[in-house]
Amino acid sequence: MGGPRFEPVRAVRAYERVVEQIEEAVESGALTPGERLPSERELMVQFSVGRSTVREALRVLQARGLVRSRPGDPNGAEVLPFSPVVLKKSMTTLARVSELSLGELVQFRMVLDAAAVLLAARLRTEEHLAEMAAAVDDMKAADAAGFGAADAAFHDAVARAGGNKLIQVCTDVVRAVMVGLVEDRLARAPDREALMRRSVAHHEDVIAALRAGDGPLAARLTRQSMYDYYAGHLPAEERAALRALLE
Amino acid sequence: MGGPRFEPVRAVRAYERVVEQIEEAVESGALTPGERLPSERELMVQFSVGRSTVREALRVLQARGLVRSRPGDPNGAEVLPFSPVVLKKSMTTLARVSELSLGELVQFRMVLDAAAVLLAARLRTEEHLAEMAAAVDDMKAADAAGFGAADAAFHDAVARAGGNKLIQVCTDVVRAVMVGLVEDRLARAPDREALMRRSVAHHEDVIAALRAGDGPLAARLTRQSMYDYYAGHLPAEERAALRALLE
DNA sequence: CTAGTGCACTGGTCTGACCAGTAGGCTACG
DNA sequence: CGTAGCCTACTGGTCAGACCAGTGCACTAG
Repeated sequence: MGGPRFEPVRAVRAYERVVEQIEEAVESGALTPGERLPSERELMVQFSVGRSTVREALRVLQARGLVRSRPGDPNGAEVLPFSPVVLKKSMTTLARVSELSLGELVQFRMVLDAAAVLLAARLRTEEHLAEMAAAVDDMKAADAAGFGAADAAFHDAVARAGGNKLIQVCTDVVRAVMVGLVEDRLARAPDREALMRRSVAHHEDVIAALRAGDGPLAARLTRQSMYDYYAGHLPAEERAALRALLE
Repeated sequence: MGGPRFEPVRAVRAYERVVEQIEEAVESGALTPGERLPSERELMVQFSVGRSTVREALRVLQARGLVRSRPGDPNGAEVLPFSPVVLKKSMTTLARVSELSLGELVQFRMVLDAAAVLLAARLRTEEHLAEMAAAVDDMKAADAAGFGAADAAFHDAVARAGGNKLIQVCTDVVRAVMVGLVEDRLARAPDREALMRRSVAHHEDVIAALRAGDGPLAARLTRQSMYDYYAGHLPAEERAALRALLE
């Protein structure tokens, strides 16, 4: 128990070494989005590995959203800018295998969107407010399909105004997951028209509160709006859990 | 604009078809964690593809955290239970390439942990409270290394008590990312001892509030505790953004 | 009955080959 | 001289076959 503490050596596979090096280059900024990797045949020379190893490494990098390759492209794989699709993917998986309930998702957004709006009350600019107003106008004019997109634009503007990129990405991801889970149910809701009108009114109230700089009010409105919109699709006990957030 | 809207056909590669089928089997529950996939040579027969195609598909599934394969294992790849490592990975990438500041991460946790504690005030059981108390005891007794682990255990107990798995996972992930970013800086902090003692005291206050069922108080304490612990490592303007959450 | 050995299989890697597709230069035609 | 079309030299996607080191299990020798 006193000797040197040897760490268990895990067999590190060749393709992992390749992944590490390229990943490091991308995340450190040595490779910027839009740049191209060398071709697979060139990479196998540089790394001194077989092409299958290079290809498996590229598959992993592609699965992580760092790189994209296109057949026939005379340049190599393209370095991508960060996009939350991988986050969305893994969160969708979480939702499916961990059986996340719709209630948990709504609860999560009630928390995060309220926080975003609270921060936005301090940091919002006129441009942000204009974006939100434009999104609400779109919501009024839109059909059922466009409504969700306009709503997403509104909340994205709020999140950007709040200034926290992590909150912005997370709310966006969770909204996408929710849409994937319940869009059909929402579309068939008998009171959909009324819900949409009510939602629009709530959003306008939020804008007014933001303009007035009243963060707590805007946060309350946001939570209430979210609750009203989804409560009808939730079992009673989940509704109760959500009401815990409504003060 | 009136004709049939043809969708652009994306060339779907063979390995993607393999990924889809296996992924569907896992997420639908047809394959449960612990079960084994057939061997690669068996899969290439079942899917009528070459082994490299099978292997690339497995690499993708492995990158998504759904399976794991071990050399020499007479059984095939193992189906894994969901774990947030993939979420952690992509969020770490987000932090690096999007240059998430420490302040944004702290802010995020202030929001989510406060929400968790608010929910926990309603749903906590005696077992949960006992776990939290045990974690705080560990924090008192622990050295610098163990402190973080005990703190994590405390917050995990709170998050579980809150009953929202998504909040639980996200706080856990963000904490891990933060640790990766600032653990060295925290370890070298001159007032580390004092911070730790203060943190312990705050945690005990949170437990008391939870026992009393006072959610709003517990939430305030949580936000304050988080702020006090990290504020010293933040530039002034980020500190100001955090104070916006302290009422 | 146990300790030890071997075998049959696994995943990891490499080589070499072929295909379909792309981009860009080249050619031939207008 | 300009341009339309072809040609070639690449690309990534896929397959086949081979070898290696490692594993688990059945079998065997003690």
